[in-house]
Amino acid sequence: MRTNSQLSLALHLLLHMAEMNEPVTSERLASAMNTNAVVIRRLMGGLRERGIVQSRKGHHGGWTLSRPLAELTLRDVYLALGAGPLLSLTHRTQNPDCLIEQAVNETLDGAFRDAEALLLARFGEVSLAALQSRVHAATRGPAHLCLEGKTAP
Amino acid sequence: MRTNSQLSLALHLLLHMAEMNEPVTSERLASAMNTNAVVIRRLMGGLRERGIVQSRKGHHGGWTLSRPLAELTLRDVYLALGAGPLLSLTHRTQNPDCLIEQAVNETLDGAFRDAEALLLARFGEVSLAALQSRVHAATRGPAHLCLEGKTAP
DNA sequence: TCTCATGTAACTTTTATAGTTACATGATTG
DNA sequence: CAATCATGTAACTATAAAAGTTACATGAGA
Repeated sequence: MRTNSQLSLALHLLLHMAEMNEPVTSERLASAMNTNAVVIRRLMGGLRERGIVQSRKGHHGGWTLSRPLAELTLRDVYLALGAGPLLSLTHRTQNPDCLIEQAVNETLDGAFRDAEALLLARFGEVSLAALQSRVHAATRGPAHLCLEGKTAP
Repeated sequence: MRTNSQLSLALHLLLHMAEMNEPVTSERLASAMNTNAVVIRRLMGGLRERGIVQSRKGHHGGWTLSRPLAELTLRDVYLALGAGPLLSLTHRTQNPDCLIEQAVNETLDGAFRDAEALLLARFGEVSLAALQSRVHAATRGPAHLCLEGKTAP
């Protein structure tokens, strides 16, 4: 299931990839993020299924964005990562016949659904390009990259 | 940290306690909820600190509500259980110097805060008495209790 | 055909939560 | 006052989910 840190990680990766003009390997991304290449592949695999990124094998292979950042919102990424901690209410189902438990769970479900709907609406309004330009404005140029200092391709 | 199932459990317990006219022991509550007495005590301890319930030791001791359900909202219970899965964004802090990571985290924090604010507002409008009467309406009388069939005091 | 990189299964490590045991403390009752 | 009951809490174990690791099959280029 998606965790919030996965969402943060995915956005971080996508924004870094946008600064590159060639495919980036899982290995490089992993070392930049202080994690493992398989973790990157698992995460990116989900994004690929939703048409957000592409992968290529072999020499000069790696990951590339399949759309410009301007056509990608936080909502797209959030949804691509699957049902999250909001929707996953994980409420008790110990006594499913108990009317009290039913009423409690229905009420909580409704409120959490509303909150998630608001979250999605907010996310839908933020394109990754907006995030990127925010970073560029702060640096007056290309962002500081975690990839810097890592082994070049 | 609070999980959503803890919130569900706490509400479940409070509504059941409201049907009783005497203190209920952790032992009885635990057996009704198919869990352990210490788990109940840990949960209720937090609620006591926020003035929601009271405890009494010794003979005929146990837990009682310290206010009527009409003066208790879901918001009160939610807050009493401490910072939750929404606020606890648990975002990456692997590369705290990276401008991209900073921008991503700030943006996510803002959106999650908004969602939690909505959730709290919704919760603030629902008193436990409203939940209780909803249950009573369904049964045309006192609710089916998980406590039923458990050892009487 | 050799090398590089993804794709994936299977396993281990880590971490958070729930559950358990044990015992000290305080309140009530006889 | 003493026996009993119930909370309060520390310390430990068990369980489950997530992250990380290893190993190897597959496919693409050079």
